[in-house]
Amino acid sequence: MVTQASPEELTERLRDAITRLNRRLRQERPVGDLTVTQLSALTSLRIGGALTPRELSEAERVQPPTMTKIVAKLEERGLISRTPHPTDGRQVLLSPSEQGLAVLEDYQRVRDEWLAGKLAGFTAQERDTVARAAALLERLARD
Amino acid sequence: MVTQASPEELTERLRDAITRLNRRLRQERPVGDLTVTQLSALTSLRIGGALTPRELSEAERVQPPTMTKIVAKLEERGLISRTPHPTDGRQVLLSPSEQGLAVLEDYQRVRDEWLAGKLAGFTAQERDTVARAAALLERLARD
DNA sequence: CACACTTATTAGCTTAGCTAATAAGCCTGG
DNA sequence: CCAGGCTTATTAGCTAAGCTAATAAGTGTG
Repeated sequence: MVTQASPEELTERLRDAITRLNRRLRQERPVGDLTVTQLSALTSLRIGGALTPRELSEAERVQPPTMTKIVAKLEERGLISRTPHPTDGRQVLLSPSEQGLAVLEDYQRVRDEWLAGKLAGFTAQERDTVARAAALLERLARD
Repeated sequence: MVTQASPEELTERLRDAITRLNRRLRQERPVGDLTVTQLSALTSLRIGGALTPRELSEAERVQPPTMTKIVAKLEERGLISRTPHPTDGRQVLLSPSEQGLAVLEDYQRVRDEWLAGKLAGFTAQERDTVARAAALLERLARD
C-alpha cells in the first residue's frame, strides 16, 4: 500500500491514462497496416477459434453491425475465411486464414515495437506492476 | 515478482486490455453527454489553464486540425471560451468557461460511476496495483 | 521589407462506433 | 405441419474521431 489517491482521483487518472495510451497506440500503426480494432478482432479469432459474428462482436464489446464492417475489412485482405454453420443456416463461422495467422505472427514479432520498447525500459518491478494491472483491466473490460 | 509473462505476451495483453477497456469506457457515456475525447480535452484545459489550440493538441496527442473540431464542439456548448493571445495575433487562448468547470464538477461526482463502481469492487491491494500502473501508463503515453 | 516560418482553420478523406430496418432461417404451439 | 415470433446477419444512414494537404493570417528576420 504505497499510493493514497482518493477513489475519484484514481478513476479520473485511470480513464485519462487509458484514453491517452489508446491514442498513442493508434498512432503507432504503420501506414497501410491493420488498425488496432482489426488486429484485436483477428486476435480474438485466433484465441477463440471459429466464432460467429455475434460471438465475435460480444468478445470485442461492439454491436453486431460494427463487427460486420470490421469482418468485411479483414475479409477483403484475405485474413479470415467464412464457412457456413453446420446446423444453423443463419450463422457463419469466422476463422483466421493461413495468411491471417501469418500476419499475426509478424505482428507479434515486429509490431508493438513501440510499446514493447517502452516496457523494456521499465524495471522488472514496474513490468510486474503493469502485468498485474493488465489482468485487472481485462477483468474490468469484461464486465 | 509474481507473474512470469514474456515481454511479448505482456505487450499483447496490455494492448488488448487498453483497447477493450477504452471501448468499454466509451460505452458508458450517457446519451447527449460529452464524449471521452471532449471530456479529456476539457480536463486538460482545467489542469493546464489557458492553452492555445496547438498546446492543447499536443497535450491530447492529436493533430491540430483534430483539435479544431473538438474545440468547436466544446465551444458550441459554451464549455470553453476563447480570448486573443496578448502578443501573438495568430494564436488564441482557450479556457474552460464557468459552465465548463461546472460540467467537470458534475462529471467528477456523477460520471465514471461505472468505472468507480468497478474499482470499488477491487481489494485495496488491487486498487493500489491499478493506481501504480495508471501512473506508469501515463508515463508511457507521454512518450 | 520580402520571404520563410508558425498557427489555426478548412476541405476532404477513412475508420469506428451507433441505431433502425430488413431479410433469411429457426423453432414452437396450436 | 405451418404461422408467427425469435435470432442472426447485413444494409442504410448517421455521428465522432482521427488523419493529411492546402490555405490564410500573422510573426519575425536577413
